[in-house]
Amino acid sequence: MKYVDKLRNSGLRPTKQRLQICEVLFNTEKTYHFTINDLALKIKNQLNNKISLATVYNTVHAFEKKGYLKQIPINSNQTYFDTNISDHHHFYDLKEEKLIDLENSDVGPINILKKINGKKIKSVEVLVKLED
Amino acid sequence: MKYVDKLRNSGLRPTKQRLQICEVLFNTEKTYHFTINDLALKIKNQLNNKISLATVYNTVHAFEKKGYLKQIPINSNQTYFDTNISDHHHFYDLKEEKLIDLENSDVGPINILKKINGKKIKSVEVLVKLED
DNA sequence: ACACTTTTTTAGAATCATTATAAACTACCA
DNA sequence: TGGTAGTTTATAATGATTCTAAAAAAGTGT
Repeated sequence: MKYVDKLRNSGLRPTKQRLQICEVLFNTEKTYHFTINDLALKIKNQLNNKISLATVYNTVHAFEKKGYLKQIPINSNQTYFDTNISDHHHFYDLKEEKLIDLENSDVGPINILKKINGKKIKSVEVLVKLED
Repeated sequence: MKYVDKLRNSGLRPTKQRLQICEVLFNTEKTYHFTINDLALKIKNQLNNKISLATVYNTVHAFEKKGYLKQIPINSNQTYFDTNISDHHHFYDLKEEKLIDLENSDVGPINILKKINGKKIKSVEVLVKLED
């Protein structure tokens, strides 16, 4: 999808800064995990161009809300995001403090038997912690 | 287990404050979820007695490290803990911002097929997000 | 009980991710 | 081209967590 459309769908106008953020986020061979700080650094290095943190936060959150990015549920002082928005899970290597993708097929079907009245399941996320 | 032993096993001496924290954490009919702030308030109300935040943080972290409390992997500005240390999972009601226990038997077996060289699985945690 | 050392508690300061603000800037549309 | 509404930015504010250093409590040996 064109970056312009991703932005518009997320309720954002396609400005220069936002398009640059899109470049860094989506113009990659592989998907990746990042924190806002990681991303701001990547932008600075990759584009030789500083974008204010506020703009990075805004854009990332808009994408997350729309589903073009996923937040990874993990306890850390920083919030981790994933450019891989397919249905998948994560290993978390406690020692290295690194996330590793786990494809859905690596986990097998998960069957939530309990139902909550009037609520429906939006997502099922698995975090597998690894130690040595 | 006696509070004194829980504390000693966690590398802490049984002081008055720590024993009071134990009362609030473990002397309950049901298990519960809490943030540090929740706990500090509960202590103040339940024991009519203020314990400094630093002490609460220290004690909770020591228990968490030893496994007498669990951290719940969820993205929030605050860290959530659980006094239920049995193997179980959570619903997270996005609207109410509330956690609900999911017994292991409510989820069914989870089979992690992918292996990482030299690492072993420490825990498998499932977070099921709920919407209306 | 006493003197002495070590650990703990505490209030407040420091840190750091995130969010809010408000002024300067830019995109969009008539 | 002008005007309005949306953006960017640096900076300030917020708020959870961690750090600090001095006072208090607990442990130890006599």
